[in-house]
Amino acid sequence: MTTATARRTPADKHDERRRALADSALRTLGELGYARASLREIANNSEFSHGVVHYYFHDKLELIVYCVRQYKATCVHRYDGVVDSATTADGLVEGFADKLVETILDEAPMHRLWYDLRSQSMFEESLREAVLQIDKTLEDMIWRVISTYAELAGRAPAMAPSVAYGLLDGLFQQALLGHLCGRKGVLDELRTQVHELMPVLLSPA
Amino acid sequence: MTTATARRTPADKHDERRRALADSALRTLGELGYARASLREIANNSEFSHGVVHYYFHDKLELIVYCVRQYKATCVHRYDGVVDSATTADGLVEGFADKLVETILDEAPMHRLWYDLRSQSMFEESLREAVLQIDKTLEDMIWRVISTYAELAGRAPAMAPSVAYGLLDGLFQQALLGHLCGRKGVLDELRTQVHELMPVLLSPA
DNA sequence: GAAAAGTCTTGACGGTTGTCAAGGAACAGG
DNA sequence: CCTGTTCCTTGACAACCGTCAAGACTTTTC
Repeated sequence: MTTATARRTPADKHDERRRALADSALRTLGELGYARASLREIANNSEFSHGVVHYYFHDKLELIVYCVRQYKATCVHRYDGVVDSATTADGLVEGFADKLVETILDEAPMHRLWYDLRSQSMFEESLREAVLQIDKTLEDMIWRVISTYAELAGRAPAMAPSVAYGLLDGLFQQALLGHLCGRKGVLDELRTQVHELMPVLLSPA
Repeated sequence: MTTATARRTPADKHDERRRALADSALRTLGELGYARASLREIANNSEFSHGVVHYYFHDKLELIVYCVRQYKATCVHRYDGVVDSATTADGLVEGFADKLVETILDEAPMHRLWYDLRSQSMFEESLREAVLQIDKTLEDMIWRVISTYAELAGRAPAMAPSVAYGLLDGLFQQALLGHLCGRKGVLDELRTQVHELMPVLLSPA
């Protein structure tokens, strides 16, 4: 009773609840951003009351970091399907670009939350460890695309993983902001930009 | 007396005071970020009291936007000297990369404030107009570098201004975050990254 | 079915925030 | 010197914040 030996609900329920709470929190965090999303507002948009947060999380910051970690864990394999099913270099670029556009359309609030948090980590040191860690997994995700793209094209990548990630992230961020500002055609632009950029990331050989 | 006809202090003093207040505000904004910089804290780190803000600015938001606009106005010509004095393509790249590194070293707080504000504009619609406008001037600034670089190299730019800006901004942001996290060598990496990237921005001709 | 453990709600606390009104200080013109 | 204008400080306001303790409700255990 004190420890855990039951079927599957000794402390798993605890984790399950944390996940559910984090899922609710992610919705309002994506809507309001890190600074303006209060624990009360987060709780209001969920099935819980505002006090329950401190039962499952020690801190507001622990909740936030848990939330973003959880989101990143689900989205870090977004392009795996594209990578695995691609048979030609051009086909991979096509699928990759389409997926980039699709995720801006479908999950813009989550992406702006990520950029919000990363910016905030430039001020708040306690966020940096989680941010750097997540950034690394995103870089790896991108590199999986780039390296198999290079393989399919029979060429070698011309840049380090972090550089490739930095370049694509810049374009992605620009497109996200444009999309949120209601600029028409910004997603199509992103698509063509990616098509132009990808060949440049490989050695000319 | 009602209108302005005196030497230079009818309403100029007003603007002068606004500028001074904004300068003070920029310091604490760069230190704490948009969300955590309260008007009281801003006033504490200045020669004024906290109530004076509403004498010169209608809103906290008006102050912030005024501040960032003022900063952007001074820094948008950062690379003009490099551009004007460059005689070779390689020399221009050298000076440009050095200047990028230098500004991260010297003005990291201002840069993170800018990225903070741009992220915030993804949530707060009232910030978007100013952010998009500043973004455009930065794009123009970068394009002045790229186009004279292309001229000196006797080649044509291979990408639209917004794309070139997006790519470089991605690298810059990455380097800024790394620098703030205390990562050694991240600025040297940025320098070499820029040296690698610049030729790619031009058509192979 | 009683007791114990776990789960969640409610309400309150100290503190901070943006905003603004009231009034003093500095300065102008007469 | 008086008076009106401009400039700035002080203090207060209502609202909101994160946090936590007290207790009610639910579930599990014996």
